[in-house]
Amino acid sequence: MRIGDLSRRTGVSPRSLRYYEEQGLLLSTRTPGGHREYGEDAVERVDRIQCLFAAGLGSDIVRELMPCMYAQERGDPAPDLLDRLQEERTRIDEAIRRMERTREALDTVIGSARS
Amino acid sequence: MRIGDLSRRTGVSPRSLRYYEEQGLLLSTRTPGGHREYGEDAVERVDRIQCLFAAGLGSDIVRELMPCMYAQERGDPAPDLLDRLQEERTRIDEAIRRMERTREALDTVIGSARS
DNA sequence: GTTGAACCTGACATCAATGGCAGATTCTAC
DNA sequence: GTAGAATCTGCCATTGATGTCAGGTTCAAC
Repeated sequence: MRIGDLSRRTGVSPRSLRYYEEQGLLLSTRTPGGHREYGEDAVERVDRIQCLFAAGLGSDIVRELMPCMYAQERGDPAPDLLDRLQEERTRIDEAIRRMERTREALDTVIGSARS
Repeated sequence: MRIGDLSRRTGVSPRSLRYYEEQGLLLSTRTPGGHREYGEDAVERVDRIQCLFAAGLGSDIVRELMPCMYAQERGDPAPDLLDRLQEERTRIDEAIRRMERTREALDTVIGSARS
């Protein structure tokens, strides 16, 4: 599948897909002419990348993390990566709680106006 | 209370507190010499602002929203603000779900390494 | 008053993902 | 082979909250 197809199927711009590759997050083979070619699994990978970005992780940690999320790639997380993942997990946890409280606050405002 | 005290009590830098004021999110009185003076309620306001920022809301909407979160200020949300709040609520909802899934994925990686 | 800490304004830098453009090349279908 | 769509690389811009620095003023305590 070419970059345009992957873009349509993931909702992620070609520009970003190239950026993911540049950052070492997403691989592609190339046609003889140099165009990127993706396998079916790329769709899921892109989705994962987006989720991790949305959770506030940066390219660096995503790059190390991705191989660990696919059994066949057998990336065992290095010990210091594990530490950082723990930190991120804690941060995400707190972010979720914060957003839940914020959502409640929004609901209060929205609800009080519906009267 | 002065800006340094507010900064220490909220964990938000003086730079950001001034930015909040510049954006119309946080009021202050001034001493005769021009130094900012805050009331006790500023602590909670700053915390709210931080939560809203953390949830992905921007200055513009926070500015309109803040008055609606304090009963005594009797800001009734304008109808079109209400629409945007609904959108934000939906977005936050999805963001939370996404982060929960991401958290699970992290747990899987972390857990599988603890073996 | 004097001194040192705290504060003021204003300007410029940063970060990270993404957008956009230009000019050149490749692919696909006829 | 040719036309038009898609893709390539490379570069610069954007966004929005925050960091940082400089030069000057105010505050609080002695």
